[in-house]
Amino acid sequence: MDQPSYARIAADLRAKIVRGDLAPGVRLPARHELADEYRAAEGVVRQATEVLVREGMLVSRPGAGMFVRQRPQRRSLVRSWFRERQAGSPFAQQMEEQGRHGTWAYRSDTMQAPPEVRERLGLAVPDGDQHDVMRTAYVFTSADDEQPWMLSTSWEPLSLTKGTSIAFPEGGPHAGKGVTHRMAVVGVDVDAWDEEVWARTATREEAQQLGIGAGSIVMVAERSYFAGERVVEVADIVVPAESTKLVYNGPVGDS
Amino acid sequence: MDQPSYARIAADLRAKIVRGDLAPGVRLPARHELADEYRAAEGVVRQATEVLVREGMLVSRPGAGMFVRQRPQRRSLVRSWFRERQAGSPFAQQMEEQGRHGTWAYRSDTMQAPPEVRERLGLAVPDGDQHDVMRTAYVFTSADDEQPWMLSTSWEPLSLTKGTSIAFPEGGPHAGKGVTHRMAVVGVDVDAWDEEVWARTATREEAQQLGIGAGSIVMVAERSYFAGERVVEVADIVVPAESTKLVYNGPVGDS
DNA sequence: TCGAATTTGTGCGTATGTATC
DNA sequence: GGATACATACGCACAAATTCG
Repeated sequence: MDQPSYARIAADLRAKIVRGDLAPGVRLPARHELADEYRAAEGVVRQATEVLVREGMLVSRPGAGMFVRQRPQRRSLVRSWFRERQAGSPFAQQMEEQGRHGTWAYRSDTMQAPPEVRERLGLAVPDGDQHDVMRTAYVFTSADDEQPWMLSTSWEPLSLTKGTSIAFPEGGPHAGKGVTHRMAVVGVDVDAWDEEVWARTATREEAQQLGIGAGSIVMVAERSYFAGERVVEVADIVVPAESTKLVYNGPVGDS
Repeated sequence: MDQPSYARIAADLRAKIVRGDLAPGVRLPARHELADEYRAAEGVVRQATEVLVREGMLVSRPGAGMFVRQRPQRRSLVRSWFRERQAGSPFAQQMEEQGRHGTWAYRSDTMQAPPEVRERLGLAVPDGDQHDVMRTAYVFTSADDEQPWMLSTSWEPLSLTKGTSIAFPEGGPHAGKGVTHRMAVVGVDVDAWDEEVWARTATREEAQQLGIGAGSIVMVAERSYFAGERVVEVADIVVPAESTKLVYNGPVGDS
C-alpha cells in the first residue's frame, strides 16, 4: 500500500489505455462495476477516473459513460522558424504553410490598457479614463472539426497607430498583413520578438470558448514585438495543452 | 444554484485571495470550520480547496493546514536568445547570466532507447537488447531555496560518442561544456535546434522530485539538436508551470 | 521527550439531481 | 417514460503528519 488505492486504480487503467488494452473510443465499465472489479468503494473509483479525466486520458459524458479519449494528434503551432521563413507573417499564411485551414473571428476596440498590458508596452499612466490602446481579440476555428482551438488578444498603443491606415489591424488597406508589414507603414521597424510561455488551468470562459473541460490545462504565450528597445505590440495566445504543442527553433552559432 | 456549491465556495475563496483579504502565507480555517461557515458538508469544502490547490492558489500541508500560496515570482528559463549570446552554452553559464545559482545532480547510463526516443533520434531498430544511447538524467536545484525546480533528461546516440572522450556528458575533459562544443570534438557540427513545448499534469514521481502537489501542472520542452538533417541529441525538460516561464526570442527579418 | 489535540488525506456508504440512451 | 450513468452532496471513520503544551 505504498500509494493510495485510487492512485493504484488510476495507474492500472492508465496502463491498460497506453497498452491499447482499452482502445480509444471504448466505453469503460460503469463506476459500480469498476468498484466491484477493483474491490473498492465507488467513491474511490471516482477519484481514480477524475485523475484520468484531468490527464486527458478519459472523457466523461454524464448519463452515457466514461470513454477512452480519441487522441487527436497534437497540433503543432510553430512560433518561430529561422530556416523556412521569417517570423511575423500573418496567421492565415502560417496556417497554410502547415497545411491547415481555418477561419477566425475578431473584434477590435479602443480601450484603456489594463495595468499589466500598460507595463508590458511601457505606456505612461493615462489621464483619467482616456483610451490608449487598440485591443483586438481573435477566436481561431479549425476547418477540420469546426472547433475553436486558439484564443488570441493583441494590444497596440494608439500613440503609434491612431489616425493612420493601420489603426484597425483587421481593417483598411493593410488588413491581415502581419505586425511587421503594418508597422512599417507608419515607419516603425519591428526587428525582434520575445515570447514567454507558461501554463495554467483554463478560466471558465476560456474552457467554454475552447470546448474543453473546466479546469483543463491551457498554455499561454505572451509575445512582445520590439522596434529597437521599444515594445510596439503585445499579443497573448491561449491554447489547450491537451491538443497543442508550441514549436520553436533556431540556429546554433559559435561565432 | 447555477454553479455547483463547491465551485461557488472555490470562487469565494479565490476572490478573497486575489483581493488580498486572505494574505499570502495565511492559514485557512480548517475544513470543518469552513464547512460550518459556508453551511456545506466537509466533503464539499474539500472539493473546493482541491480546485484551488490545483490552481496553485493554495498549498496544503497534511497535519498543518491549508495556506495561501506565497507567489514566488516566476523563474524565467531562457531557451533561446539571439541577441545576448549564442545558444548551446551549458546550464551553469545560463543560470549565472540570469543571476542565479544552483547545483545539479546527474546520472549517466547506457541503455536501449525507448521507442519515442529512438524515433526522435532516427535510430535503427536495435538488435536484441543492445544498448544504443547514453541517457543522462539531471535534477537541478536552486541555491536560493534548495528546492529542485527542473528535471532534464538527455539522450545521445552511442553510435556518435561510444569510445570517445565525450561519451559521458558530465565526465572527461569536455565535461559540462554543452552539446555544441562536445559534439565538435567528434567532428559533428551542431547547427540548429528545435523545441516542442506542451503542458500536462505531473507524474507522481515528478511531483515528488519537484516538491509540488500531485497533479500539479508541469511544462515539458522537448529539444532536438541537429547537425544538418541529423538529430544528434534530444533533451527533455520538465519544470513546474506554477513557478517557471519559458522564454524564447528571435529576430524579425523581412528580406 | 512524549503525548494529546488538530488537520489533512483517504476510504466507505448513501442519497439525490440530471443527462443520456 | 424508464433505465442507466455520471455529478454532486452529505456524513462518518481512520491513518498519518504536524503542532504544541
